[in-house]
Amino acid sequence: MGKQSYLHKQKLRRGLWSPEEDEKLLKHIAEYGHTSWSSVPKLAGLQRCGKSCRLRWINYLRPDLKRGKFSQEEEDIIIELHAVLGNRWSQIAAQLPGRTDNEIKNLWNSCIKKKLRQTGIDPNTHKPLSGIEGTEDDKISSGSGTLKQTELESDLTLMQCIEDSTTNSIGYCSLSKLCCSTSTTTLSVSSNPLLWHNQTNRGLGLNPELSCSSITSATTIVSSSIFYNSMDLKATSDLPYWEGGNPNSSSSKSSSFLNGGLSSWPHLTTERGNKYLLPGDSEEMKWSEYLQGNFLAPSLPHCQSQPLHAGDLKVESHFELESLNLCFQNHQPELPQLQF
DNA sequence: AAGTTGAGCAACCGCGGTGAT
DNA sequence: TATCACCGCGGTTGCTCAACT
Repeated sequence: MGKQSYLHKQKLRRGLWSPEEDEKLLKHIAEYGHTSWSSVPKLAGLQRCGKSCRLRWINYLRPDLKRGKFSQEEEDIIIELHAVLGNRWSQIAAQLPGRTDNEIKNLWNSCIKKKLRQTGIDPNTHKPLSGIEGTEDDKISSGSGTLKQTELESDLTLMQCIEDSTTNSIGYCSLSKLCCSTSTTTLSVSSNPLLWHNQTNRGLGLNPELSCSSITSATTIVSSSIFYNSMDLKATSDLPYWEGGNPNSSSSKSSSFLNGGLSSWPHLTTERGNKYLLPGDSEEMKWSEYLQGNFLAPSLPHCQSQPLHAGDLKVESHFELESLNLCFQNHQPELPQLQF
């Protein structure tokens, strides 16, 4: 039912398109457009099915197509988006002007998958292939930049960070099972707002420059201003409370980024990060809408301008973070370290 | 030079969704 | 409500060509 009858295709041409066919199709669309693909072949004088015409137009003839190799930046975007969207090639393509879903899919299957595997990342889950547990290496302290986390009852297992040593400095890290059931957890933050250590290429990155690219699942997830700009961390109705220091003040506890802003904090509730809810909203928005820029961030001026700075972070309420993949850019060397 | 292999790419296939009747 | 036609998407196939043996 509802499917195109392929019985008729015996009469139709298949396979590669000839330049003459391309020309006919181009000419027809330039003149009449393509309001109905099913009628295009007949009107254009082509022995093709409408579907084939549509595909040829979308993947090859469209004037806005960007030909040529993908740049490193485009590849990075694809990886980030794939972590969030999975194999939704058309949604990924929507973020890359001039690129088609087919092109991106081919690139993914032929190149990117391989590259990720070579760097120890499972291209399906965007998690480390080996499922490495955190080691003492993860706990290296620099002295000047240390986070102490108390009352974290469950383990923070950090998994792997792979830093691309190229100029693009793209890196990934994943963490899982960050749980805290206590009412208050304090994180002491060093004077350096960047809480990243990358010795042995492992560590947890909490960095204003980071862009968190995916959350594969979460029951309740911590939010913090450091991730606010990327809007990628998910807060649920069971919001934890984070208090960050004011970068413009020596007081470590002034001006909590959530002060007064909690009500307008977006509630991001569903698994796999595909949808989110704004507080008080009943309608869900899709990630694609967010990514296409249809989402307007709530007004949180003091949040947006507050990366994590020296002082304490207080975490109240239970939170649990299961499996978070981070992708960062603009890596900066000599970052202080995080200790658990 | 001939055969083999693998990467890259273009196109096809089939399914699900949607709107019209 | 059921059926049909069509569209769009994602998975898959198959072709071409360059590199390698």
